[in-house]
Amino acid sequence: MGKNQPDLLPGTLDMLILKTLTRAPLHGYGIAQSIKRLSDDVLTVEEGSLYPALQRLLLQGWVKAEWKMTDTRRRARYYTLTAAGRKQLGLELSQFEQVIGAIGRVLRDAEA
Amino acid sequence: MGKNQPDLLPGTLDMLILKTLTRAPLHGYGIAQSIKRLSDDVLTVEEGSLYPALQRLLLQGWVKAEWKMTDTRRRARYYTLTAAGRKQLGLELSQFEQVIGAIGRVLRDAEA
DNA sequence: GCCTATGTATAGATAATCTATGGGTAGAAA
DNA sequence: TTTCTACCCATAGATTATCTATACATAGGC
Repeated sequence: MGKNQPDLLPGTLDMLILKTLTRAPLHGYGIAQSIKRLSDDVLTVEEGSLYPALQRLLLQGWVKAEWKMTDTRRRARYYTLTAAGRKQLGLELSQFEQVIGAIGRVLRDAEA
Repeated sequence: MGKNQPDLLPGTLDMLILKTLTRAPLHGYGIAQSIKRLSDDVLTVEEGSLYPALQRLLLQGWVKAEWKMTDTRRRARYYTLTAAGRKQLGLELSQFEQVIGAIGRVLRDAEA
């Protein structure tokens, strides 16, 4: 069978993760749950997308990680947004809005 | 140097092409120009993205192609939207809006 | 003891895009 | 008549980002 529909829009995952971390530090699983819940189950972040993305963000210095215990008494890696990450988020947000606006103009057939 | 910024949002190209063809049949070059102009130069469709995309659309039966002469007296391949293509466009539009809405909710941090 | 939810992580496949390149014509300018 | 620019099509290969599938591990409820 297969779903034949992507779980999210390619190119938006890093932005979504960074945004999610502006509220509070979260572990990977929590980030995925948060995005899923806030999007009313429209966006699903698979593990195979999430953890590589978090590695990318760590490497870029946009988040930092720390092992802690969850309130359910399990080891988990908590990610925190860095200053550079906050700046990057701002950049990605403005680029995203610009592109979405441009797509909207094409879809609405705005004539010069 | 290099630009370090994508020319468009991955996953949206087919939709943009189909939408562009709802106005009138166009050749590849014309499609690219149209998208560029309507988006105020924000979206740029490279040939290496455009022609493979048109091949995909042909294979799916969403467009059909015909060689004609342009008003500048050159051979060009004109693409026309098929009924199936129109249906597909509707599908992609609604999915796109759903995903964009979901992303918007996450970015605005809508709490349940 | 088993099941479910919680948690991290990687390997490999897949898909879509970009870069780079090749070919070719019309018309204007030099 | 050569050269330049705009017009036109197309593909190979690299790159990037995502998904699928898998592996491992623990807490708590049944």
